[in-house]
Amino acid sequence: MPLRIYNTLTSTKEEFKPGEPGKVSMYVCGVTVYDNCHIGHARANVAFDVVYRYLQHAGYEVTYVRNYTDIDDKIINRANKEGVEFSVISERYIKSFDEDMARLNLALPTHQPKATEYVGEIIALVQKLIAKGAAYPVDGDVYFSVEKYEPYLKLSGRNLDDMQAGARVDVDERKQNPMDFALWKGAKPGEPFWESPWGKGRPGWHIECSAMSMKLLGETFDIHGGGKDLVFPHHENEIAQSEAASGKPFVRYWMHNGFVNINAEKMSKSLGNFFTIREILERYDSEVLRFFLLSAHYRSPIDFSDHNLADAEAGLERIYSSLAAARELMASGNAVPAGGHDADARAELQEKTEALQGHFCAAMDDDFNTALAIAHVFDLVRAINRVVAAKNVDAQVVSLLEKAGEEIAVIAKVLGVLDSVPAEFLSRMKARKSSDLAIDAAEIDRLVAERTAARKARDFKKSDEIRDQLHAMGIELLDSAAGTEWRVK
RNA sequence: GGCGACGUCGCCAAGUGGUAAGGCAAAGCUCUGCAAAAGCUUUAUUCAUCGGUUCAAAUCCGAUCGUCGCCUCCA
Repeated sequence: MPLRIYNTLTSTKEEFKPGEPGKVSMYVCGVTVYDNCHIGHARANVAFDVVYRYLQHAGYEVTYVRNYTDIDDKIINRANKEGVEFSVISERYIKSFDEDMARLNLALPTHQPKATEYVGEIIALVQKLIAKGAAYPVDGDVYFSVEKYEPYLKLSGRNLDDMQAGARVDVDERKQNPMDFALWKGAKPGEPFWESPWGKGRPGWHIECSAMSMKLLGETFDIHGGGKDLVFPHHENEIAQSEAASGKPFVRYWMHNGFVNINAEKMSKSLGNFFTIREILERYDSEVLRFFLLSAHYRSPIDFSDHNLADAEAGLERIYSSLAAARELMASGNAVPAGGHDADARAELQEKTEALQGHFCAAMDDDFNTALAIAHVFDLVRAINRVVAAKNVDAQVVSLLEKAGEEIAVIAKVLGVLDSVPAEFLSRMKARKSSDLAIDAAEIDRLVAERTAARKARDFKKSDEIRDQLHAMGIELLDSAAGTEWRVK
């Protein structure tokens, strides 16, 4: 089955055909580095990380470019507020972004260009647009003339007249059309600047992406991604600039991820209802966050809440518990003779294992349906659990469980979750949960030992009292043949 | 006002013409001194509402209600 991608340009799912067979060129709008990233940034970057990984998994040679916008009004404002150079701000938050992305297990893109490193290309592009009559300089600024690019607004499906009728922006009299946008901004006193044919200034917001993508990927490339909120004006303007300059189609497939919501409302800096990635990672494991983000389709809105994160955590634990139990059973050796009464479970496990990659690829081929892909993993988990529950170890069971584990590992590599050692993930969760307890581990161990002694003496009244006491503090006791373990509820 | 998206079990969430995936929660069972944990099993004749098209619709069309997004910086 061929890969199909939802293309914002046509509002339909289309079969994916790269410009050059076997190769994919892809550009994703990164962040403006003026503050720590929030969960919305995490979602966008995780979504396209999975696109990147899956394309590679599907056999493509992928060139993936993700930029840093490191010069911008917000960066300058913050620098002024702190009384430092703008580069101090941009470098600080580039580092912060890189750390966050690493914690979320993102693969490194092929190129991570910075706008400030492409000022030469940007100036050349602006000159080309002026030469073609698509742009005009005014008082040290340069504007793109939207009327000179006839298909303007083809991505967002609007028309210029309606836009202007509802425009909430102040009209700048120097613009030929109120919708014209800045390619180059003249520097005000005290602002950082680069020399240009129009005087001292800096790039406008949109032009950098055109300059960097065309330099690194060519004038036409395969995939351009970003959040839904970038459709207008950012991507619309990128198309206008790029196509007016090159005379060629800019991008084949436009992909846009949905928002992260808080109580059904968009999470954003301007609304102030956002959580940074760092804040969330203090409370949840990074793998849990990533798993949560992949549990919905990338174009759907996803509601961020403690409840939903806890659900995701429980789901991930279910998978890892199953994997850990399977490993434990395999490690226990072939001590238990085959009974044969679990033949159905074995057959099911074999069937699900063999079907997994096919199901996974079908889900991912359908516009990267990670939610469905994960559901298939859960299907296999149930089959594993059935076999493990039979506790009937022989060579066939070991081989089946090994194979199932290998198949999950292949998927884990694409999704960037489930690639921890099961026992390590589980103990990570335990450590995280026990870190904010009112009682320390040694004290718990002492009480557990006391209870074990009481149980041995068949003093169940006392042993139950200890259990209730620990329970009241949020500690759960797990009795088994091997002894008593505890964990945090 | 213009453009667009969405409304599927208590919660999360796939499914976009062929008769409702998966997870969480819940219930029953196994296990247990009893529990807990874990595992297994079960859980939507129905997809916001009302009409229409079709042999067949959650899926297509129309209307209504509700929620949200873009139109200003935003992933």
